[in-house]
Amino acid sequence: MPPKRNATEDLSDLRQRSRFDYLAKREALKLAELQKDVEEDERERERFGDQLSKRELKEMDQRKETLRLTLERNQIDDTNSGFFMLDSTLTDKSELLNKRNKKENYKSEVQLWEEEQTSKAKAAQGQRAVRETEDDYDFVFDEQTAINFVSDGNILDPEKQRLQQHLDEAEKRAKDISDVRQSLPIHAYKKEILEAVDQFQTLVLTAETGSGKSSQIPQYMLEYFRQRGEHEKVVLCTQPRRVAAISLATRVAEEHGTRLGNEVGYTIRFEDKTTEKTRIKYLTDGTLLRMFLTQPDLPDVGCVILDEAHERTLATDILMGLLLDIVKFRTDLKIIVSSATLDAQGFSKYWNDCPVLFVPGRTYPVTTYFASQPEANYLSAAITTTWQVHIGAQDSKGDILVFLTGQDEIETAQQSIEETKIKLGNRAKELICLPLYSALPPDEQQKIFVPAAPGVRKVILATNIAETSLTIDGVAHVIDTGYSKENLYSEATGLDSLVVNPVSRASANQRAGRAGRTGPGSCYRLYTQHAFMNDMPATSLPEITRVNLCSTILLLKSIGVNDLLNFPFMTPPAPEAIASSLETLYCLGALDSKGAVTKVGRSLSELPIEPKMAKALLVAEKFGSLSHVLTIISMIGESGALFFAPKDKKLHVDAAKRRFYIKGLGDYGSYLSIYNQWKETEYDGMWAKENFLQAKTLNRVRNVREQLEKLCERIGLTPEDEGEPDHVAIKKAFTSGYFANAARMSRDGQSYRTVKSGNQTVWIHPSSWIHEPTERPKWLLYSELASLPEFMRSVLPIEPEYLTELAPFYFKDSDIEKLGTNKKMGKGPGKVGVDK
DNA sequence: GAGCACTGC
Repeated sequence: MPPKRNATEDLSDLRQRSRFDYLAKREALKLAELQKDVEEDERERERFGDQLSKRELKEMDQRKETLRLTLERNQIDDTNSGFFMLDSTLTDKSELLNKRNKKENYKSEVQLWEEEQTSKAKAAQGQRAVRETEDDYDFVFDEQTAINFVSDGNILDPEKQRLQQHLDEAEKRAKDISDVRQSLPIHAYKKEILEAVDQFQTLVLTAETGSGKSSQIPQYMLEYFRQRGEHEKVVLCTQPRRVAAISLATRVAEEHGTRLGNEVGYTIRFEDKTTEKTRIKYLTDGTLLRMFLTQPDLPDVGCVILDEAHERTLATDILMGLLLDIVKFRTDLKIIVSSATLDAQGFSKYWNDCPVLFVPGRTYPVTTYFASQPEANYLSAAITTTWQVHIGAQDSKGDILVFLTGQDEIETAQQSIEETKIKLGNRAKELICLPLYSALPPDEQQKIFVPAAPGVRKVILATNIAETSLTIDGVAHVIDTGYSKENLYSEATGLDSLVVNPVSRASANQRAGRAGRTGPGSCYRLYTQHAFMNDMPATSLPEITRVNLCSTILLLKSIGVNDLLNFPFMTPPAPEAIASSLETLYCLGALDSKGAVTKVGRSLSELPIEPKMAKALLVAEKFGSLSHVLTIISMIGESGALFFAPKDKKLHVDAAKRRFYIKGLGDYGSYLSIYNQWKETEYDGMWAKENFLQAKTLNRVRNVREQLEKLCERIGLTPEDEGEPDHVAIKKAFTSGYFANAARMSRDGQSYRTVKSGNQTVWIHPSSWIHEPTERPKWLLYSELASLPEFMRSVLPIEPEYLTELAPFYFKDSDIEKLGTNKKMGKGPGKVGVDK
């Protein structure tokens, strides 16, 4: 027996091993996974035997047979070489070698990759292993497996043990489910809730976190309908986020003892796990909104639960307005609005003073501390507090979660903490500092879930992603700076700006609550109690007041809501915002002069993208460039997270970016070239990594593109055979959608002036491919304008004639001429006119 | 020549 070593040693050892070991290990893990699958198959067969289809049974048998053969072959290999290695491993190995030998910095890349696998290994512990099929080199194993492997090279036995343990846990869980369900705080209120539901059509339910409302209420409602003999009624439960819909559906299906997709299912953008048998359906709010296009009266639906309504997402707000109308004639339809306590009265008032039910939650107490005086610099205050908590609470366990506003701040804070750590040396206990924001690649994000070694404390520096989207267990201390970045859209200028703003009291409480998930905790607020009560709003502005409403208005009009001014918005958007959206839709040809939806508008509303993008697609087909424009549009949407650029890799990233430059189409051309090259490598994750592109983003682009292509076909657009992109056709297609986003170079050759939109001075964003002075075109279109300063992102050079040709409602020849000749550049800020 | 929080169809 080799001497027992600790995890850190083993992992560093692991890092240094050759890739051959990894390949062997990967084989072993494939095998282990197969074994696990087969065991799961068997359990599934036992539990759901009668519900399984023939195809599923056949697949299960196939897996079982593959496992048997593999085990047999392993035995032979094992006796010959003392090490199991399959034929496929050898092929993989030579492939990998060929691939790697082409690369210059061959060694460092392998190391990089190995390090990443190690971190993944750590991350996979306690998490269900997810496997990316696109990435051939991607595999997941847990720390336990890794350690055992390094210690004695024997993977099968510990793996078997782990499987057995897994199995035992599952069995125990099944036994516990009914106990757990009954121990949830909400169970005590079941009778009251059902009585209220019976008596009233709508109900506001305020339940604190940990009460079990999202998983239990739909089940109670199903029981309610069953007792009344209404077996066909469906219960819908909306969620603002996809992950929530998936995990809730999975859990409830398990509680219910059915397979996911049978009685309990979920629907999200790219996935529909429901059948005609489904009675409890979790879906994202946006999905339900889109459903109104095809079935506006919600047939078969017995109850709609609007979960997390206090978040006031755009989709939930619109849904409330639509449902408020439906309940008038569908008197059998029950509505349950679930919200945080703070907003309950507002919701009740909106729903005609309906009753409010309160259910307490089950979280641990969190002690909150306020700053005694205002902090001038919240960033340095956050760092100081982190150290105070770490050193002051030496003996107490629990990680620290710090809320900051953005990537930049997080990187600065991380650097400072690392430096102080070195200075302090042994005088403080060990601390690991982990960043967390959404642009961080997924495997980096996973690191935050790895429990720290005994005696080591984790400090997680996070944006507000940790407020609702990601839950980290083991956090006992929250440090709240009281700020976050918010997107503000101004109708007047058409500018989006991302500004640092104080968070609302509701968010602050949500942040504090993150300290009390696994035990009592504390929250250190870096602002005074006075500021909390007086300077911070109770809740943040609902999304509907902050965004461009074009697609929402087109959707409403397509559903048949014509009178927008009398639509029962819980918070009405500014009339100017509605007016300017109507104007844009009219210019796009989506609405006629009476404000009715045109044939074009109907097509545009079918596509889940901004109307101006959809218009570009429509026109692109006429010019025979649909498939290229499809690619570009899918890329624009995700362009923000294409490259992953940590500060120290900046030069490499820039070099990689330059390789994708195509003359003539600006950034759009590079998007095409990136996507097409990735496609040529058969969507290879390794290729993406070599070019500093994020595989996650590219996969999303591919998903979006595929969905859009299908929808295009549904509305009668056929993509052409892909050939070389026709530059003129592409430019014209985009001009007909993005005409309002045109800009012309100023005399200085540096800045630009927007043609309409208030005629402001704008610049090409430095991250653009045509930012270099020599590459700058005279005229261009931008797809996004950010302030301050006003940078145009994603730009496309065009010819000025296209504007008058393709948007005659919007531009007169004189507009263009004026800009071309007059030094003073038009009329200055003013009304964006529509020519009559 | 500078930097983007977070969702969703």
